[in-house]
Amino acid sequence: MREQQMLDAAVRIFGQRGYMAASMDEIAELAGVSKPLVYLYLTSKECLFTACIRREAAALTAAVRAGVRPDLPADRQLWDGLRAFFAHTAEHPDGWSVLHLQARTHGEPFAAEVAAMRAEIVAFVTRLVVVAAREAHRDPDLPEREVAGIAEALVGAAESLAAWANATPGVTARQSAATLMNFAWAGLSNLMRGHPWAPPPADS
Amino acid sequence: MREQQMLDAAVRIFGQRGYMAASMDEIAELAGVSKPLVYLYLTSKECLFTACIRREAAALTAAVRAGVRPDLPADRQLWDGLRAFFAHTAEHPDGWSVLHLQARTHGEPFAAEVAAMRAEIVAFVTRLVVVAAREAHRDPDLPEREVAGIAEALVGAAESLAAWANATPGVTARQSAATLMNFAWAGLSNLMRGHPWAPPPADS
Amino acid sequence: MREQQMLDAAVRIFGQRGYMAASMDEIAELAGVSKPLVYLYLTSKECLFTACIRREAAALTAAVRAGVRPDLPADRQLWDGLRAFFAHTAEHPDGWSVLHLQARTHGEPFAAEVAAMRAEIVAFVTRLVVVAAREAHRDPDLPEREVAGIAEALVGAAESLAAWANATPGVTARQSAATLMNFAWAGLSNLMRGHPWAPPPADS
Amino acid sequence: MREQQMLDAAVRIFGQRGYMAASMDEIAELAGVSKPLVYLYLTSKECLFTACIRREAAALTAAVRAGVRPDLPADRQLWDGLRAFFAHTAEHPDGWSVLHLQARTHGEPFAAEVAAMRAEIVAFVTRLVVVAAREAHRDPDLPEREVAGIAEALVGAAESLAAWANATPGVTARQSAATLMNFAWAGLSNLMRGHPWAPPPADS
DNA sequence: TATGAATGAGTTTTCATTCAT
DNA sequence: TATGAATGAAAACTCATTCAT
Repeated sequence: MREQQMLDAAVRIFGQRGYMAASMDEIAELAGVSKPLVYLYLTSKECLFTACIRREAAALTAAVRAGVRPDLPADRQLWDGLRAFFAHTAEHPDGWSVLHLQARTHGEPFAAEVAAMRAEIVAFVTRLVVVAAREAHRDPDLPEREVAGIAEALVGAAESLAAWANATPGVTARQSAATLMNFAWAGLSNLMRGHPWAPPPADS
Repeated sequence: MREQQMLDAAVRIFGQRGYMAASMDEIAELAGVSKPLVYLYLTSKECLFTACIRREAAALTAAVRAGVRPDLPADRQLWDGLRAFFAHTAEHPDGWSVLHLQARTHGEPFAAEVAAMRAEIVAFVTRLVVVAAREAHRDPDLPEREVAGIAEALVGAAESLAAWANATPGVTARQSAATLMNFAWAGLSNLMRGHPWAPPPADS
Repeated sequence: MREQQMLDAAVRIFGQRGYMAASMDEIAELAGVSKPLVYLYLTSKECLFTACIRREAAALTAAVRAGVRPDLPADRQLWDGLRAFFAHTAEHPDGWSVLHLQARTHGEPFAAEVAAMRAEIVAFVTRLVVVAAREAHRDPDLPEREVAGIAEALVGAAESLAAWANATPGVTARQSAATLMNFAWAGLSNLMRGHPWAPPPADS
Repeated sequence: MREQQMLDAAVRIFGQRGYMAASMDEIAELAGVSKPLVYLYLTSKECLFTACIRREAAALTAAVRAGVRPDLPADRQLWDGLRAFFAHTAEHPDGWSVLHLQARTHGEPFAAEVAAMRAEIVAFVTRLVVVAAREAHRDPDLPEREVAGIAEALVGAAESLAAWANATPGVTARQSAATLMNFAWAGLSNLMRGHPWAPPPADS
């Protein structure tokens, strides 16, 4: 459809130039249509950007979802999800730039949009952590906020690794995923087993 | 000095509006001076932004450095550094926005500036990981890229947690640091002990 | 066409205010269009000015060329050319100001543009002088630089007379041309006949 | 005196950059004084420019006057005056640029200033033409406007030659003067002898 | 007398956005 | 449905000019 061409062009331009530096002229030209048509379909620059964010967010979550089989064990689900995530971000650098950099850098309306997607992923990871605890025959007596923080950290680590892998030639999605699993899962399982890291007394 | 007022205002505006959306008019007004004066002291919007990045980067690394005592064990150093990091970013949200979001989103000259600071921090963490391995009586037979990836992930996790903590009321720097230590350090020590997470065979 | 309106306005403003003192605002207003439209058609102030210079130079040379019949004797050609020149500059004082004053006063790119036109005219006059010498059965044993200097002086005299005539009410193109022919042609023919003015000895 | 330094600097900057492109900052810096001092002595940019014009005009007329001895024959006076004129303009290119280009390009107040000087020179030349006619035992039955036009043309030719000589390396003041004398004087004397160039009938 | 510090007003230029067709 | 033509509003930057000392 005509609209998809426009979104393709917009994601490319937004991802490369940034939201503000991107010009509607350039987007229309790259899409091969006239500017008024872009406005007819997508109303305004803000709407167009929002549409880009939504589409790319949907594509990313779909890719991750498609990579995961919910009947497998939690660590395997995490491993599969991470590989799907790293593979997708590597294949769609402009889309990833829109989600990870541009959307968060230009004010509430956009940041909220991407925060929704992020929340979904964090929730998925949180569920995995809880399931893992159950699989380890341990009730998650970790306070909810602690689990949330952990999931947040894990997702943040994944996002950083994605950016790093995109910028470092020769790093594959598989390697990124393995690094993160190594780093994170072992820590998590330690946690599950009741060996948390003990902070020194508060006064220091 | 007058220049500091201007930088204060600029960090605030850049941090909230973003680099491109920030107008020199607004910055000058917030600083309580006239626009030409801003140009007299700071030459151009680019220079002003670069000066902001440098000042905030220096402040952040100084804060972390001041929080760490190099004669203590590696885990204690990491704990102290993280607390200092989370405390500083919580106290200077605009500065953190400039460094973490704005500087990375607006082209090489700025990204390079912040990449230098980040590299310094990643190197610090990498050193801690290696020292930790030594303290655990284990030679770091982890390949160099693996260590780099881990440090990258850890720093990324910290950055994400900082943003999350800034946006989630009631999360203290201490809690963020504890979450991350729990999450990361245990995983690391597992790794040190030679119990990496084993990925499933490649075909799957 | 719309572009012509803009050039008309630009020539008028540039001619009266000067290149630097002319503001794009004023030009757009006089042209009855919005400023962005001027930029759409003519790209920048420099381009606009260059376009003015080219158009006026072309118009002037065309007017002179149209006034001259190459099959007539040299003096008649000069006479006709001068009349055409004075008539055109009198009818287009702003265009003449752009060519004679503004373009030469504002840096190489513009000066070069008008120098090309001037060179064409000087070449035309030079050719007439040589032809006149041949018609007078005299080989032009005048050194080349001498001829060039004479042509230069003649063109300069014409330019000055044009400005003077523009500023002195009641002086017609015909009168200006006659004055210059009287002044110049007689001197030239004297020269041809081998009666140059003899400078006093060098020491004085 | 301090004021002379400032005028020196101003003439240089105005001559090279042009009136509008010249900045008071640059002038003050080149003069080695502070900007407020320039304003103290010379009131405003316009006044400063006017002062430059006046000084350079006075210097040029003084140089020409000093080169001429009123007791010599008219052609000798013209010859001497021209040599002085070409020598002075060659030695003071910035001053000449101010008078010949800048002052005439930036509106009435300045153009009037230089027109006064020019009128003085034209009057001097006109007087020479009249004297020459008398010396040739011929009453100047040339109409006054004709004589004025001739003087105007002669001065214009001189100005053009000066610019040309300044831009053409290797042309000396003496050569320029000789070229112009050859070109003009012979024509003039022809005129005196009652052999004007006869224009073709008006209808053509 | 001399100046460091400061600014109001104006410049060119760009861009999201909309009619008229 | 599609667009060529047009613009209102704003941004970065500069400069002649003036206080306060």
